[in-house]
Amino acid sequence: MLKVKRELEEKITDWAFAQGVGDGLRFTLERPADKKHGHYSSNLALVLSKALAKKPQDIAQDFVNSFNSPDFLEKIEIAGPGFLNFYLSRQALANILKEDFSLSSKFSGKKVLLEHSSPNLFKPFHIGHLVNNSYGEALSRMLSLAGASVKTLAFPSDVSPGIAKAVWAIKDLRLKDFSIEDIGKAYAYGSEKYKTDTVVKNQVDELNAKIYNYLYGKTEKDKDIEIYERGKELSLKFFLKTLDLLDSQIDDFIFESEAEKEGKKIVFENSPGVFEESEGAYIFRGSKYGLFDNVFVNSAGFGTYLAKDLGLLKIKFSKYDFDKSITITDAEQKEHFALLKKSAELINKTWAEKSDFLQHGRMAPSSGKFSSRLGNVPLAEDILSEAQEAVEEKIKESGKGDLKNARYIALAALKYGVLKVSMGKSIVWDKEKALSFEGDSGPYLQYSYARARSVLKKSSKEAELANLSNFDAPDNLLGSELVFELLYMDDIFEDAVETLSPHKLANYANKLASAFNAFYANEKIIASTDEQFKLFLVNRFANTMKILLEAMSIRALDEM
RNA sequence: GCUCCCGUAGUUCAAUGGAUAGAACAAGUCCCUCCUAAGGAUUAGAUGCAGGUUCGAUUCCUGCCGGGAGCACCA
Repeated sequence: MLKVKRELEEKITDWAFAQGVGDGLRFTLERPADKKHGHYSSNLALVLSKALAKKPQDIAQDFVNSFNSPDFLEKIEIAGPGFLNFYLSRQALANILKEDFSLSSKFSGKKVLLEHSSPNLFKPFHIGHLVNNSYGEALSRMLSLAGASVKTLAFPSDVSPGIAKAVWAIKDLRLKDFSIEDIGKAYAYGSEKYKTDTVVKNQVDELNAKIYNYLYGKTEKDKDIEIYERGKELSLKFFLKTLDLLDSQIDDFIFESEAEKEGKKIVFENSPGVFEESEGAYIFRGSKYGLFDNVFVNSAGFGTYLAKDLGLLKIKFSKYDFDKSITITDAEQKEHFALLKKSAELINKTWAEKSDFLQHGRMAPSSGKFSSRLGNVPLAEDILSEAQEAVEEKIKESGKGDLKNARYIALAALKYGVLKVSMGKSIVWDKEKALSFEGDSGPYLQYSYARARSVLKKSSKEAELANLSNFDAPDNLLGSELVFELLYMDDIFEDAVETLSPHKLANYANKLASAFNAFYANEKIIASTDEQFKLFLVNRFANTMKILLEAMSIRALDEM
């Protein structure tokens, strides 16, 4: 009911201006926590108290007396310290419930470039990537539903000392026809050797340089490069397979090796100036801006992560046309991107202005932390298959449900588990919780949706619902929790998209499902009094939930 | 050490400076001859500590305590 809200906001503002309140007017018009407080509630009178030098209660009374109340309002009440509670009329409620969703936001019609799920080739896709992908995919779908044109991008790391370690190890272990699993083991082995053996360290460093040179076309292909290329190809294939498994899609790739070239060029072009030479490396003095100094091009002449990201920024702006570029990464990289953005701003202001770097929390066990050094990082595919097995077991036990849905239910549990937490906060990985499918969970949403679909199917009146003309709703149903929740879809959606907060959708979806399930338990629907209106509500719920699930990249299942 | 982020029921999470701090899991008690019990109903349980700003603070400010991250050639 976004339209109603906008109109009401305008009218209230007009009223306030008529009282002689100037520009600094700031009041809220929001959904009250309790539906007893009306459909919208405003703190206008409390806010104006000082400026008008009157008691909030008196201002509220003035408001009620002189407000030019629009048709859609039934009444306005004054409550508590001076809140204005607005109640919509029956007709207005009916209209809102019948309207199509207006999933608009400030991103409607805008072009967005969304970077997420960037893999480190030669390294496994682990739990952290799962978090990144869940947020990234959800944001991509939310923005698309809100009418933005979204292009998703991943930035695979295809050149780094870490990769050289893996290639060195594959060679050292004489692994022929190696698999993706072999690469994972080789990387661990190479990393260990690199730390303890200086001969190995030198060999790996040389190999790293060789890979760079090869990518620049300065070196011919040899046995090492063949290993590198095969590993890169296997890693990429594995990544694509994983994306597919996660029901996620990336439209385009830009590789670090490409970005490194561009980045280095930018650094040299701006040295001295933005960058300066120090101890054989090219650095950015972030400390001048309250940040920290760090290396963009190292003394061996290779661009670091910072130069690579700077190069990526340039490539983005020359290759694509967009209004906003959004990059989603781990919270660990917060300072890195602050530094990057500052340096970018000094080179090209629009680069910084049009780019947002969002961080999500890290996934951590309930005590300690995940680290590849400790070897306790759960892999994405293991988590998924474990979750899937748990679902399959449940389906077999109950004897109900289709096994082919198991994967989607498992995914729903994992994705929702991530999405319900607001993005900045670190997330605790609790296997028990992640594999439980009750209560505030993804499968609970899917289940509620399936129930609604099932009722609609059995009623065999689905077709009539689209043109429900006789909107004869009894008061108890019109005032129900379910109706109350259904009204706010547009409001919540707009807020979630504009603040790039998938968790707001997740929380709303849970409240909505909970209201539906209570309704379902209390009301007989088919062959009951008010059957038509009840079916209408069930249908409205199903349509709303379907969009919410889609926005979170969770499959809406007709049966489960 | 410096900088930044976070501390809400036993646990995992909500709450643009607003009304009685909401859920879920775990614990207790009910509800399947009825549209899917992956459900519903119900009991008990929380803002780290100390100040400050405000008509009003979980939210903003200061200090302390506790946890995490970043801080020069990894990404």
